[in-house]
Amino acid sequence: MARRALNATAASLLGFLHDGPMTGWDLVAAAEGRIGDFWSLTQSQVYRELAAMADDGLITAGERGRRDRRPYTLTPPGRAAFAEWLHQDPGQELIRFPLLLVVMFGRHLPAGRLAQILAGHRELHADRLAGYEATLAERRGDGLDPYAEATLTFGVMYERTVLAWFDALPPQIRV
Amino acid sequence: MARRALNATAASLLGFLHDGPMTGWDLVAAAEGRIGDFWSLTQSQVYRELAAMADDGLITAGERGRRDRRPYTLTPPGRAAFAEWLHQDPGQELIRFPLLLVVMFGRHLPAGRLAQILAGHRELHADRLAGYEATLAERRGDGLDPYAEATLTFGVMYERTVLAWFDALPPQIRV
DNA sequence: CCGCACATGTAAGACGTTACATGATTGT
DNA sequence: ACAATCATGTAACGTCTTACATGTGCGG
Repeated sequence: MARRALNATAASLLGFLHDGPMTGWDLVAAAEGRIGDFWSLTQSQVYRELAAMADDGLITAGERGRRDRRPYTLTPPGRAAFAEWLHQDPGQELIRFPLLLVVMFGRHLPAGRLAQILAGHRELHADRLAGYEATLAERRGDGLDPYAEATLTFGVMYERTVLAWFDALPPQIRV
Repeated sequence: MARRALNATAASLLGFLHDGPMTGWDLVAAAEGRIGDFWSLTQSQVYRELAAMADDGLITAGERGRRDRRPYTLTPPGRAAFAEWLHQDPGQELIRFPLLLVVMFGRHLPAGRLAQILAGHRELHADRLAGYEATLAERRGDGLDPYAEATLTFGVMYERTVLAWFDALPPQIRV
């Protein structure tokens, strides 16, 4: 029951639980779909945080349903903890971009290899951009609230920038 | 001496050591200055990785100098391990952007508070952009190799995009 | 001679990843 | 009957953060 400060991952789960009781499985899917593009988490973490939060009284585990589904419900203390977390100034973003490390040390790579790596990643980002744009086109109109739309827009703008960066690389690096 | 696979942090240290022996302190400064914008690490990690790599024979610790400075030197196996790491396809970038979480759950915040948070972060990013641009202007010309310049350019483009995103947010969110 | 920056390191705990174990239900 | 997917959970390990402990040498 001793309350430790919420981490962002746990807080996000509480955020989703504002829409009603959900199981760990559902939360994993929700997180992946709705915040996965800028906040990674794993199934393992979700079950751990849920157990910890149930322990702290922020949520309560319901009866197991079919297939052992166990819904968690937000409690008033959970609501309060979420509100407190949300009010804090969010920290800076953390970016860990291995490709940029490789670029930085690119002079240690034989000619062509860096270009090859860059080409592969460019394609990957092009695919992600296409995915975001499709989602945006599809969901704008029906149930996409402006907050979710803002985060999606960030994804679109980010991926476009990454592509523009690839395309603006000097020939020395691109070849 | 048992060789485990290099992680990106350790590999980066080896990368820096290609330019000559350096101490942990120097490496922390080098990492912060040269890759810190897209690969975070702490002093604590650096000393740990150095100890582990010395153990594995990838680097050798030199004599302690004044103020206990202890230079580490790259060994041939270290060079090989670095080359091997660099050849792999780098993984995807990891972005953890707490501000976007707050935006996503923005409907749970009272009017004005989100705008306030956004304004603070916008300023922060404007400062970072100014810093990158100053560095680029200052160092372009003298000893800035195209690889380092490419990573800096990424920083500039990224920050500009973030600013553009702030400025394109719909009024419902910005107020 | 005193304060600050330099410099190395340890400890403890939080967080994250990967792999595995187990079983239920659905659809074919 | 069988495979695929749903669903929960544990174990082990790796990584990251924060704080602390300890001492050195430079500059005023």
